[in-house]
Amino acid sequence: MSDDPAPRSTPETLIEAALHLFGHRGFAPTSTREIAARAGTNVASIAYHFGGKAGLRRACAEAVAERIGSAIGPLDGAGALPETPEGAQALLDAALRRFVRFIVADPAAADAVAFMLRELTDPGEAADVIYASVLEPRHRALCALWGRATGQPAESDAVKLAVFAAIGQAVYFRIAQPVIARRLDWTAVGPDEAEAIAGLLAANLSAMIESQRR
Amino acid sequence: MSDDPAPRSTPETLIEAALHLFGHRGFAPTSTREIAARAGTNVASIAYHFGGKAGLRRACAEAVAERIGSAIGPLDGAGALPETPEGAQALLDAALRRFVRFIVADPAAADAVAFMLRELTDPGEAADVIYASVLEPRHRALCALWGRATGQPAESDAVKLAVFAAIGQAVYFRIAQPVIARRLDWTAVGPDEAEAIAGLLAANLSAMIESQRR
DNA sequence: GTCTATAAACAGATAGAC
DNA sequence: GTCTATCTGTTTATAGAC
Repeated sequence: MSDDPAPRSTPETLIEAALHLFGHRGFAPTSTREIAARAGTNVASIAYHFGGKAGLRRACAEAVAERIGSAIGPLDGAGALPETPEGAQALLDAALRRFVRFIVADPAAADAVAFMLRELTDPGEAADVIYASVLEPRHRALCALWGRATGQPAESDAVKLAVFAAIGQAVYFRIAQPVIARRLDWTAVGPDEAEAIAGLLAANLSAMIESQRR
Repeated sequence: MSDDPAPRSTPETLIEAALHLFGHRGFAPTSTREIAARAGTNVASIAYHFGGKAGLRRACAEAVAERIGSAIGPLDGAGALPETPEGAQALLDAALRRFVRFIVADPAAADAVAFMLRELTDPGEAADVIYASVLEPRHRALCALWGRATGQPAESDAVKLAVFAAIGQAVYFRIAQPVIARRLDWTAVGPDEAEAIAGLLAANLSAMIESQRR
């Protein structure tokens, strides 16, 4: 039963190593030799399993899409939209808090988050995969909740932008983490710091929703 | 009088070209040959004027710090802090609207903004220059205004985070512009779109401030 | 100061043994 | 499926003519 603690296959190990290096340093400046070394294998295995460096990037994007999707949780209110504005607002609040904890401080997801943000910055094939399979459906679900919470049409530009603004706050705390930590004299961003951020953004969320209810 | 429309020096032309390419594609994947070609000069001039590719990056960071600083405008309320919360809030509102227009749609500043955001993502020497000379002083001034507007201590963690959250919304609309444009069916983000974003973020700002006034 | 030509190191991809 | 050794192209930096 306790046979294999971590006997992962070479492709999996390569994706893990590439995710870390691509996310941490970027795609172009990371060499296939570094990736192979980190994965404990040889350079040629990249071409063998993924067809080349670009193929490995694609595989990383797919792995990230899957991982992020399951980490954020199922699509909120996809099936059953709450009937009351208060119910919708409560779901939005929970989703935001979960998202903040995940994106700013989850160590297990750090590599995946870094990779995703880097890919979304300069759009390419990998960004398309992540957008279509994760971002777009989640954003649509959040718009439905937001529309219900504020009484606006779910697919209006105003609602779409408002949801992006709410998400953007959280994403920014990840992207600008070095700057923010420096300004706040934080040595690291752990659970306590994540909770402070989540509390603030949740308060902002309810303030934004309430101001749009008139 | 109308002697020289644009007879800029070779170093200036090189910085201009590098700013565009570094900002648009990133530092590592941009070759010195591309930069020289875009600047209409030769590869060796980069080593001659800046000591190498890394030196050119430093020079870009300094140029960006100067440009962004003057584009955002003078430090708001650095000298005279408004006496009333309403006065401080009005200054914050104006600063945010100016910042949004600048960061999401100003074509003249597009290269500088792209370069800055890219450098801030992975902190290095260039990021330090930009942080110390532009970001930190502006953020401090905004915290003073925020503290006055909400009645909280200006240098408290809560105020610092709140200001970052407000800025973060705007920055996100720039970083995630491809994603957002795709979701909203925008072909480009021009003045009209910038105004829609600025209006939303300004509304969010006042909602956030008011919710913190209790 | 500006250029061409070249050097030295590096990249990704591949051939072929095992 | 995994490895070493090598091929081919490209990178930055530099030497030296003008």
